[in-house]
Amino acid sequence: MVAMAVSERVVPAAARARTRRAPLRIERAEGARVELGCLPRLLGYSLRRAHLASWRQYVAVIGEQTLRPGLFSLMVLVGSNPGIAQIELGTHLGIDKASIVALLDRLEKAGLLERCRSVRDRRRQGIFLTSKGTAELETLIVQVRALERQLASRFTRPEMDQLLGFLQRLYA
Amino acid sequence: MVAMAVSERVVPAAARARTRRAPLRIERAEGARVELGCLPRLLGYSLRRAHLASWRQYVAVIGEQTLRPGLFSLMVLVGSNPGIAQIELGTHLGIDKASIVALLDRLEKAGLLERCRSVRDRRRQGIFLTSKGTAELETLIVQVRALERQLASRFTRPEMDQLLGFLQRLYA
DNA sequence: TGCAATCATTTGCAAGCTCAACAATTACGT
DNA sequence: ACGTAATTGTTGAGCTTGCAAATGATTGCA
Repeated sequence: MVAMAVSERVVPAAARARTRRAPLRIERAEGARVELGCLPRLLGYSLRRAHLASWRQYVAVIGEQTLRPGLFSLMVLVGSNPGIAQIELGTHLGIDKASIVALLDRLEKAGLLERCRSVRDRRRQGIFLTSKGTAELETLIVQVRALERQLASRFTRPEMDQLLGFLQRLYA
Repeated sequence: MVAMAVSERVVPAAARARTRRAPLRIERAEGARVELGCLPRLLGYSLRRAHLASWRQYVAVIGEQTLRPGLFSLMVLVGSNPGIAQIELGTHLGIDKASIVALLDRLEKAGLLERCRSVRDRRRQGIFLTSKGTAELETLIVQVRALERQLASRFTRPEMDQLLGFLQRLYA
């Protein structure tokens, strides 16, 4: 293999300086096909890429300045559970309570929701959508549904159900 | 529904101040079950949570100070394609070329790989693993395989293949 | 030769996430 | 009832990952 390599050998300065020989560097062919190795069979890799793809499609379709995916799911959760505690949001979104604080700050500053100190347990703060938040969420849900239909178009209905079930097995 | 609400009503100061009535705030029951709404049927939400779960398991098992998932897949790609160009890395990892630069800087500083200016096209820099990088990658691959077996244990073999195929449809 | 495209880099920025420390409040064991 | 532990929310520092725009060097092409 080494003998067959007619390409130029490119040895970096650092390697030349060292006494022990460095691995041989043989220049890659111009249009050589990229070998993915074990990557496609790694769940982590596929999950990462699929997640990134759906994230980017969301940003491309829904827009830059509106609510990002994370904020959107938070709003949905608050909408379905008025008065929910911040810690519950954290557990069901799978993120730390410290992260929740920053997200809520932004949404509250935008006038989309409000925090109300609980009377029964004064540590708690229930989260409620404002009327503005409710309206915004409704229009957003319409857009997201359209986006989801677009993603779902690559699957039959039973395939989609199966995929969602598989993913749920991973995070539940 | 409003009439039935015997719980304390908690109205924030901001809402009281305004003339037009704000949405009624009724305190949530203590141990009320959280309603996920449409979230579990949203691919974006499930992908995000599954990805996060696999990420955290990686960090928990493989460790904090070794290569993160992103750097790992980059190393695999370099290992399978010695001399690969940075832009090829970007396209096959699904990230920007500007991000690649920073990742490579860290790996090069750690002595795991090297950049070699191409002779044929002096714009290009081929990426090669060092011997240290090759060794590190090999031990890492063993760990990752064990981790993947752990994740895969929740699926039958055909299910796993199906899941990987579904994900590929999303990002390919 | 001159102009456009490509590859790598730099800089600046923002989103998310984590961790550790902290205050206020509540729960619990004895 | 009292003291200790646990819970809820907050703050701040820090890290990783990602993008966009501008730049320089090089190559390809007309």
